[in-house]
Amino acid sequence: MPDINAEIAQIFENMASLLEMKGDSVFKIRAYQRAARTISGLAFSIEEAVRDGMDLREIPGIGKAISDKIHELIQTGRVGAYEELLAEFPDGVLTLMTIPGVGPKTAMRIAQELGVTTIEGLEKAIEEGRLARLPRMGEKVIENIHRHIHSLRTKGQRLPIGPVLSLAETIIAALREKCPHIGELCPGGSLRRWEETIGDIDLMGTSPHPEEVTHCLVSLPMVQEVLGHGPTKASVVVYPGIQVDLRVVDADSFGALIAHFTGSQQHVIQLRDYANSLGLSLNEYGITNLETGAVEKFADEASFYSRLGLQHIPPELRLGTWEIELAREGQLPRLVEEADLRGDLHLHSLWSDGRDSIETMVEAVVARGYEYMALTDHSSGRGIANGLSNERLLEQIRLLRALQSQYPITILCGSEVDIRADGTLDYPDELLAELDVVVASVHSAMGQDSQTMTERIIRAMRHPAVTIIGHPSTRLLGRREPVQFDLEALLEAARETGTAMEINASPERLDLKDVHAYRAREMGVPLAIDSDSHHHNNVAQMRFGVAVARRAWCEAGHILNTRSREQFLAFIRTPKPDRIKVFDAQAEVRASRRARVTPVPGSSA
DNA sequence: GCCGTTTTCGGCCCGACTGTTTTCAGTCG
Repeated sequence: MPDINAEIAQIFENMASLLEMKGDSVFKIRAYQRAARTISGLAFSIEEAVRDGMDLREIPGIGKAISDKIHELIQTGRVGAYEELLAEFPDGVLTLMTIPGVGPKTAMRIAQELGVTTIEGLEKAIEEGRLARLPRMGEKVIENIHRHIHSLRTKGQRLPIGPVLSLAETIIAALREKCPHIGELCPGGSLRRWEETIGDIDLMGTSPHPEEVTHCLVSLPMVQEVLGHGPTKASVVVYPGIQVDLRVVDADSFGALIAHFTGSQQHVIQLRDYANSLGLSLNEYGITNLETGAVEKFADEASFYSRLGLQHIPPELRLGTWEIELAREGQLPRLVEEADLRGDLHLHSLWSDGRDSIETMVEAVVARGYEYMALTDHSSGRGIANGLSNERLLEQIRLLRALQSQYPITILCGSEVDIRADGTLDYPDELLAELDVVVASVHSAMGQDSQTMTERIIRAMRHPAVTIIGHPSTRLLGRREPVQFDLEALLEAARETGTAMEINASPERLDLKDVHAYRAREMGVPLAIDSDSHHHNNVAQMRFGVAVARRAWCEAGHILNTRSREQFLAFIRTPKPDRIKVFDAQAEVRASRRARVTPVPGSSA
């Protein structure tokens, strides 16, 4: 989610909380919450959309009043109505609500009746016994609040998807081993939507003996704490402090269950609104006919959506924006899939900082069924990564040309070349001209200001040898912040020079990230999904990169390495300014802005 | 505050769980 969207969403979420404290209309409160959550799910920057002249009322849940407030925020940096509302309450009352289990009502009572508006103050009030004097504040409630204050301090934030997915897969394997009766068992929630960070693991399963499965979960050795344990549902905390929620139903309800627990809250609410308009009511067990009371069950998700007259909506798109509208019209894009990829353009070997020989890496790529690959060891400037000197690069090129005859795949000579601080490249031009594929990446001087960094990367794009900009933001999820740059300027330059932008599939990077890739797609910039493998096992990382592209509403046509070998060779053999024409001509799907501007029926386009 | 293939007024998603209650409010997803 773009930062400005997060800011806007937070303001509306806060307004909803404050209105709830005031006892305002629940429907007004819901409207603000709905707007906040829809904005959180948008893949594009609201600020940019406003600059482009978009009418925000095209966004479901945003009408005149909320649209006006967004314009006010963008123009003045403030929202008057929010500030007036804030002024009616003690400072800091909203911070109490960051404690799980403390909602608007509780926060208000604590602030009003105890004069406490900080978490530290609340902790003190608990220890001094003042909280216990409030009505409906029993021992258990207070104990819960106290525990959650403690866990706020010790528990981590959301974790990057890579390790969480591995953990989920480990848990699934362990459950399957212990419980032979399990039928379906898979992740739901943000994990199934491939969000880049995950708050907790939702698992959905089927079994003729559900209680057996929930029992297996709570008795796994990795479980640190059991939060709840019933016959069809269990919640536990596993190492390293991540919550796992498991729901198990009969096989014939699985479609409704997984549909219910995959979409964002906003998606699910919209789905139910829509179902109501058809005279139907949805829950996690099936679809109820409101007139007759008859319940239909669905063993799989496709038949569930189909019963509602909808295309099957890919999990990555279930964020409550336009996906239901488009599914109704049969207009959902056919998102890129792993099977569409024909090549991997960013791989390392033992020659630089990879862990496997060139042969092992080639074989791993061959096993993926690809038609071409580029070996891209580091350039000389990466001393720490054992970067290749000019001589070693020439030697590697000779070796690769010789190896070619032994493999059924086109092996392209490449390099991941450092973009130096001034935007020049790390090899002389005549050496770069020998290469088929150049991935140019920033690995140093990451603290440059936005203008310097933007000019630096654009200078690299203007080099005739540069094919792809590697991991453009250089971020490491949860460990290193992205560099500063002007995304619009970079994407314009990429389009103008015919340079591809990488979606680096390493789960540590996911770079470009989804919203940046979304904008790149809109602007017609070629995107390359690369594994950036340093080990033969890493070639399987592609699934993370494909997920980023899917979250960016990309179809195969938007992705450079879905091109056939012949098409890709035609692309790289065309001199750069004209490459973009080749890319466009090869695209089965022209870059479109449909995902953003598709109007709801009846409104003007 | 938003919204409309009955509607510009009169509706507005659904269920589980918890703890504190003698019938339900608050919170969560």
